Amino acid sequence: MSAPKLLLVEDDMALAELLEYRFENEGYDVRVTADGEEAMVMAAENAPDLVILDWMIEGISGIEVCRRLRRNKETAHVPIIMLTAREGEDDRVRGLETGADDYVTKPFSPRELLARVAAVLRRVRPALAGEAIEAGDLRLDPVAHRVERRGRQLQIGPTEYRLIKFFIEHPRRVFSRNQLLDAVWGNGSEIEERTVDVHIRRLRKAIAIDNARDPIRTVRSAGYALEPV
Amino acid sequence: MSAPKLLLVEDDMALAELLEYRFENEGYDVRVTADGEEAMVMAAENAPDLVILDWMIEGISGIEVCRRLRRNKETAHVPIIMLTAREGEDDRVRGLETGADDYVTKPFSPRELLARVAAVLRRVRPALAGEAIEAGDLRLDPVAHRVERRGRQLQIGPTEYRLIKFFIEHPRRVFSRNQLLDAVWGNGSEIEERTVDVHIRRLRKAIAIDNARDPIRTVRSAGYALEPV
DNA sequence: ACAATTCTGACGCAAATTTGACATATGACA
DNA sequence: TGTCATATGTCAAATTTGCGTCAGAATTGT
Repeated sequence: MSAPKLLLVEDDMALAELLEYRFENEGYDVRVTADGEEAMVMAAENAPDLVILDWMIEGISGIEVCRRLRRNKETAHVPIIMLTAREGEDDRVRGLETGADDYVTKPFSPRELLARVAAVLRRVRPALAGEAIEAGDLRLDPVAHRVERRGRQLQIGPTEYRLIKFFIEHPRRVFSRNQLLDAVWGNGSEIEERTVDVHIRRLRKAIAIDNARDPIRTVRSAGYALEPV
Repeated sequence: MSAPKLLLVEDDMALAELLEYRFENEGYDVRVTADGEEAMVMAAENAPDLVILDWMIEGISGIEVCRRLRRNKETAHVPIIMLTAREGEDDRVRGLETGADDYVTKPFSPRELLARVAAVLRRVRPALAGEAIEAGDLRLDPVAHRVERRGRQLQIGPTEYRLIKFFIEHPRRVFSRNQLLDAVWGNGSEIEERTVDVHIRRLRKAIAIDNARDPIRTVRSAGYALEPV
C-alpha cells in the first residue's frame, strides 16, 4: 500500500530480473521496462516515487528519458538514479546536469544500489523510506501508521491520517481545498469542497491535546496550512 | 525439525567433510554436493535456509549457480555465502553483484564460517538461528514450535503460529492483508483477502489470556500490526 | 452592519471489520 | 483403509467505524 513505487528502465534482462527480485524483497513495488518510450508512458500512468535509469537503453537514450521526465510537470520532481557503465567525468557531470539525483557505476552490487535508493528516498521523501517525519511537536511514523504529539498517541482516522501526513510533508505551505482534495483524496475525486472543512475540523479535534495551540492555520479565502510550533 | 537446513556446494572433499561434521555438530541439517547442476536440483527439492557456495566448483561455476538460484522464484530469497580462494576486489564485487549475502575468503577457520552463517541467519530470519524471539509478553520458541504468553503455553494452530511468528519478527509494523498473504501463506497464494481477517480473529482468540489486552491492532483501511506491551 | 466565509453538530449512508457457521481438507491413529 | 479430530478457506449476517453532506451558528473582513 505505502510501498515506494520504483520504475526500473534497464535492457539487460538478467540484471533487470535480479534487481526486481531484490527490490521486491525489500518491500518495493517495482515495474520494469527495457524501452525508453514505454518508460515515459509508465511514468505518466503509474507516478513512480523513484526512477532507476540505465544510461544505455534501446530507443531514446537514458539521458533523453531523464530530460523528458524533467520537462513533464507530473514527473518533474521524481528522483532519478542513473546506471552507467562509463566512468568518465563527462558522463557523470552530464548525468547530474540533466537532473539525475544520483548515479551508480557498473558494475555495482544490488546492495549498493539499494543503499542509494534508500538514501535518495530518505532525502526526498522520508516517509517513503519508512522514516518518521515530524513537524513541530507532531511526529508521524509511516511504518506503524501512527501519529503522536508530545509523545502521546493520537487517535486518528484514515482520512485524517492522510491529511496530516500531507501537511507534515509540506509544512507552512497553504493549500486550497481543491489542492487538498487532489493530494489527499486522489485525483478527480468528485467531492464537495466544503467537505474538506469538516475533515480539518476532525483533524483539529484529534490533535487537540493538553490544550496546546492549534497548529492548523485557516487562511481565509485561500485554504489551510500547518504551522509547526 | 526446525534445524536450519544448509546446502553446501564444495568440491574439495576433505573440506566438505570437515564442514559437514562441524555444522551437524552445531545442530544444522547439512546436505553436500560437489556439483553445480546437482546443487540446483537439491536447492529446488530441499528448500535450504542458507547456501554455502564455493566459487570454484566443477560444472557450472559458483557464480553461475548463484545467478540461477536468484533467478528461480523459489530460491530467490535464500541467503548465500560464497567461499572464494581469491582476494581480488573484482571477485568480491562480482560475488555480491550476483546476489551473495556474504563471502568468506579461503583459507578460513570453520569457526569463522560458523559465525558468518549464524550472523546471516540471525539477520535474515532470527528464528532460524534457533533463538527464541519475543515481543512484549509474547515469547516464541522456534525450536519447540511453541508460543507462550506470560509463561503460559498457548494452544495455537499452524497458520496462526506462522502468523504470530511473522508479527513478532516485525513488531509495530502495519501489514496489509496482501502482504500477510505473501509472507505467511507464501507467494502468489490465490487466497481470498478476507480470509486473513478470520485467521487474525483465531489468533486473537488463541492469545487471549487472563483478559490481557489484545496486542493486535486493527488499522482500518490499512491492515494489522502487533503492538507489544 | 453586511456579505462572504468558515465552523460545528447532526444524520444517513457506505465501507470495512468482526463474528459465527459450514463444507472441505488434512493428518493421526487404530 | 476407515474413522475421528483438527485445521482451513469461504460466505453472509451483524456490527462497528468512518465518510460526505447539509444547514444553522459563528466568525471575519470591509
